[in-house]
Amino acid sequence: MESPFKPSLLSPADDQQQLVRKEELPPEQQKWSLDQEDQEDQEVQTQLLHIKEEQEELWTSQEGEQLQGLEEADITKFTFTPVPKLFNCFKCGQMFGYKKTLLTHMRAHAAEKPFSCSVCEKRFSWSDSLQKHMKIHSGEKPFSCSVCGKSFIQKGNLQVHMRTHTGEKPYSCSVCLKGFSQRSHLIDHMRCHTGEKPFSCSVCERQFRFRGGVVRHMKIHMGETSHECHSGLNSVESKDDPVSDVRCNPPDKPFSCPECGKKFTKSGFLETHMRIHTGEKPFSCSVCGKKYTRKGYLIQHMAVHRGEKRQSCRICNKRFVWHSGVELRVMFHFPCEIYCEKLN
DNA sequence: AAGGTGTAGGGAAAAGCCCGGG
DNA sequence: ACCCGGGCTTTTCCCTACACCT
Ligand SMILES: [Zn+2]
Ligand SMILES: [Zn+2]
Ligand SMILES: [Zn+2]
Ligand SMILES: [Zn+2]
Ligand SMILES: [Zn+2]
Repeated sequence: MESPFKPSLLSPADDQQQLVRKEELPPEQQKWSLDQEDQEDQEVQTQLLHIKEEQEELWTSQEGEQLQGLEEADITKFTFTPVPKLFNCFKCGQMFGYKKTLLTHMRAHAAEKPFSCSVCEKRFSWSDSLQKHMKIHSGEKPFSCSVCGKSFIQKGNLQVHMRTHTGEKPYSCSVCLKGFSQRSHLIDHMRCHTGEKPFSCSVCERQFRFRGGVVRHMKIHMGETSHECHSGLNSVESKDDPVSDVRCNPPDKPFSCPECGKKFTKSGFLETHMRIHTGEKPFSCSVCGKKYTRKGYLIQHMAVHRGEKRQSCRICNKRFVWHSGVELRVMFHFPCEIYCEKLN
């Protein structure tokens, strides 16, 4: 059962902080990032792009790399009324319903990341991005906090940081009124209330809860479908009672930290907490030696050495917290579950 | 009581991108 | 691609606290 209410990011209340500053969200705003798996070594071959005026051709295959990861059971078949015109970026495969939108998008990779770092060879689409990047190498951090002295490379990041001192929480949930200091945190939060579908297909406007839902969905616009998916796992997403979780009456917390006074319900929590003060990191990686305060972090870290750079579902790109070392294949299946549910 | 496991909340780094001025 | 800088937004990641279960 779906929840009776439909929380929305855009609250009708006038005093609500505006999440969207401009009048409308252009379709390309919800772009789904292709294959962020290997941004580093993704060597994008430079080709000149020439968008012919009035070019309205459908895409010619080439779906191979960007849809990598969808190979097996997880593609769902269903028919859908075709959308008349597709404007397709031949660079990244993203599709648009209007030529204008595509042209706007094209600016993003006009001449394929022309700026490259002389130190690490990383490439950037924008000169300003490179400028900022260079500060990483130079160590320059021009913006420092007047309260705690912490320094930042980017001014905007300092501004966000300041909210931790001021307590400013410009983004608040229209359902529970909880405030958030960062917009993305509110967006994350909303999904825990219920059925938000913030990602929409740029071609047909169909909406999806996860970014990856759009990725998969795009296959139908390419005339490519495949078989259905069933599996017996319960949807992790279905929280039976999404709102009941508002934290009220805190439990007794007999264990308090001698350093900072923070209180905890269990001695084990205090013990873990104390590592913050002592700097103790008992869990170290046998491969690279990196140390962690908690076992879960180490487990999470080990994925890097298994060659799994991305710690999120390759179908939906949802990031998974796998402190607890859940098996990859389990995680990779759960979004499929949701997806299949949605379809019928 | 203790410890494992999964999730929400929050602090950031880095990059994307728009815009206005020279 | 004019080039640069300011500024805001987005993406991604990391860590902490805690509820729930065994
Ligand atoms: Zn599946
Ligand atoms: Zn593109
Ligand atoms: Zn570099
Ligand atoms: Zn500070
Ligand atoms: Zn809420």
